[in-house]
Amino acid sequence: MSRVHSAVPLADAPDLEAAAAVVRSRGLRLSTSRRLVLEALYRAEGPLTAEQIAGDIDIASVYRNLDTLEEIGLVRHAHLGHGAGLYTRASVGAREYLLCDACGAVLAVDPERLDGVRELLRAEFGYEARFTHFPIAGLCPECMKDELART
Amino acid sequence: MSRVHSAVPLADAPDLEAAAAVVRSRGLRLSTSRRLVLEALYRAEGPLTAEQIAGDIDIASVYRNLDTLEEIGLVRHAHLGHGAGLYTRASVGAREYLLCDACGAVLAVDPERLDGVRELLRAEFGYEARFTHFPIAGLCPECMKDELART
DNA sequence: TTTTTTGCAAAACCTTTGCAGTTGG
DNA sequence: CCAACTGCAAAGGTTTTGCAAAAAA
Repeated sequence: MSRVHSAVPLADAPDLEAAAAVVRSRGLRLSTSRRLVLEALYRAEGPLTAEQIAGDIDIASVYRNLDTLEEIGLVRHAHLGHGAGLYTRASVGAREYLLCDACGAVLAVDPERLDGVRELLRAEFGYEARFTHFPIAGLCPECMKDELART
Repeated sequence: MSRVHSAVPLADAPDLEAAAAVVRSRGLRLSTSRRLVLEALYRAEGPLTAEQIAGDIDIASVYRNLDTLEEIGLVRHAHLGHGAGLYTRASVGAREYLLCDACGAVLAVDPERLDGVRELLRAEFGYEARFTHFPIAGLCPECMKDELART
């Protein structure tokens, strides 16, 4: 079981080639399935589940590869809601998430926009909050309205 | 699958008797296992997993009872970290949680102490944040220090 | 060749569900 | 009596693990 926090320095790999180079520079092999996992992540618009990444590759290999790739700073993952984890290439840049408990909508935001919140939490509790792995949960504006209307 | 948010009004049941009364007032039966689940929750210092509550009762009945009891406002649950859900009697009052991703420590705080954070999030995103069900994730002060020391 | 990585199968883990039988009111 | 509730057993969904075979370097 890997640590939740990426104390892992982000590997700078803007494209597939660069990612492949990082893999090899770590003494790891660029196996077929490793390459396919990377290809899926670099092709994707948004975050993917292990299952979506899998294709013909065995799901166990996918998980093992995602773990490895996360350890070397090429991949990140988040848990939004109750379902499967979601994976992205690290080079898209960090995002933090707000999840609506009622409708499931996910808002991905630039970490800067949560610096105020982070500062408040640091001052009050000494905690350094990160919403990259687990989201901020709550009600989105629409569901908030519905909630109020139902009263 | 129940909604994540307790739109459920809290039943005021400071002790077991009161809880039993609430159960009956809803036309539900106070079966042996229902009573044992309530006893476990009213005896407990902190939150419990379904397994901890179970004892001799079948785990399926425990989950079914926890669901029912949550629906009538006697129970709450939260998901802290990756493991099993944690259940408490609702009458202990709402708590919000901060979880340390590194050491797993959980800080349970009075909701008031997060009102500033909530306000900021409401202003910036229109989200009404609640950390009762899913915690604020991050690094606790100690692990933050360790993190910095390792550099 | 040697070490890493794979596929397969199985298991772990948490939770839910179907069903026939029991029990509370 | 009869609806509510139970235990049991099985399954669901996600992730991990053991192991012998395959493949990368």
